[in-house]
Amino acid sequence: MARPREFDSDEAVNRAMNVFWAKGYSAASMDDLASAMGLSRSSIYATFGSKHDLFLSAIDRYNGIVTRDAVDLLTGPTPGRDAIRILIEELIERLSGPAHRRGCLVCNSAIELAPHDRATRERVLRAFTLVEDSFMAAIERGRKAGDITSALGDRALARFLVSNINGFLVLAKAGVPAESLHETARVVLAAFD
Amino acid sequence: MARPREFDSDEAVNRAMNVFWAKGYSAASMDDLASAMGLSRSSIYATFGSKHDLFLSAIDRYNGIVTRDAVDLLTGPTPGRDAIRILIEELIERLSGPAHRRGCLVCNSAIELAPHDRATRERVLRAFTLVEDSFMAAIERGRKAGDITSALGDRALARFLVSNINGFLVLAKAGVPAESLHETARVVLAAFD
DNA sequence: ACCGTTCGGGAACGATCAGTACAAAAAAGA
DNA sequence: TCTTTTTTGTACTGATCGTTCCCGAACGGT
Repeated sequence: MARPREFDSDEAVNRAMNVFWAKGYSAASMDDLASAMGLSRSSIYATFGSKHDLFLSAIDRYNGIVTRDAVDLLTGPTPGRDAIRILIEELIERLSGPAHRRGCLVCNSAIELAPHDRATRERVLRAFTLVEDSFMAAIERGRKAGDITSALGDRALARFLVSNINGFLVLAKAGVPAESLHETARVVLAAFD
Repeated sequence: MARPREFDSDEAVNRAMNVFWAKGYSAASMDDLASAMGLSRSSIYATFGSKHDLFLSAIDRYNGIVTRDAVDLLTGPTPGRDAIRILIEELIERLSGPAHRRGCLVCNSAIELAPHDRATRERVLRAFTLVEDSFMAAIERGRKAGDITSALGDRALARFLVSNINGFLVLAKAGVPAESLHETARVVLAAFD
């Protein structure tokens, strides 16, 4: 055997993920990525393949961390309706926080790449479906506990929530203030009465 | 006097608008724009300034044509609730049509440019506000006619609709089928009962 | 200590980017 | 027809893009 790798591959993907998240795919140059990852170009290409491959790894990582957090909350022990409300409110707060204007890597990629890039589109759709199913789980929990009484179907409500979350992400990126989004969130939650 | 311009400036902006709409700002090269507009680079720069200036002209044109269509429907004679329903359903159909996957230039720009480009952000916010106000007009018409009875505030409902439209645009770009969006639209419209 | 192998930094690749300089071409007024 | 003014196409600029190559450095096994 020979010289072992000097850097942590997982940590490198995390850093690449943050660059793509903040700048988008096209606007993130290999220079940006290399300096953020603390690696030279050759190490990146040897380890991850191409820029596009690295991007796909970054999306997978995002789904494993950020999307996963949402799934955990929605499928966890928190009462269904509370879980949905907390998720939305924390999302809005995060969008107004210090790392604001990054939005969501999945949503950003849906707009920038999904129409022209199949691999990205599949990952985006998978993330949407995963979140939709998690909303379903929370809604069903809420039904059983009696705090969700809407006459609308569970699947329709879950898809409705996914749509609204993406709406929030777009509006926040354009600079719509958090209070306005919270006001909209109240309308969204009213659909569950 | 001297040699007159050989091309129609308005038509040239329309063509540039379609390029930016389909490909986004970064991915649209001056070569793409020049060939779509049927002009040489020098004519473009002499007439419109820079690529960025041309993009702003394209957004303004978009707001004058596409956004304007929505505003006209919402503020016109069509009963309030019908206008809202028709707008959403036609949007979904258009997103599934032949020029699908382009989405909406304003929404696309909100994601790609708004966070880093003030001039774009202002135009995006202006468009959102304009549509929001048009929804307000339609909601008030619906209130008077009695076909909108929701206990929620008019402003909140209008913002809720803007959010959902953007959600639809993101989902459609990712390839979510029209039937799924129609199902979600029914949930959205249920908020007005 | 030496060999075999892998890694990593930097220089360089060709291609493409937005933008510009310039001169030929064309039209309006004389 | 000649002058003047503007347009337009082409060639070019320097910079930056993603990617590759190469070589010295670093390490594991013997």
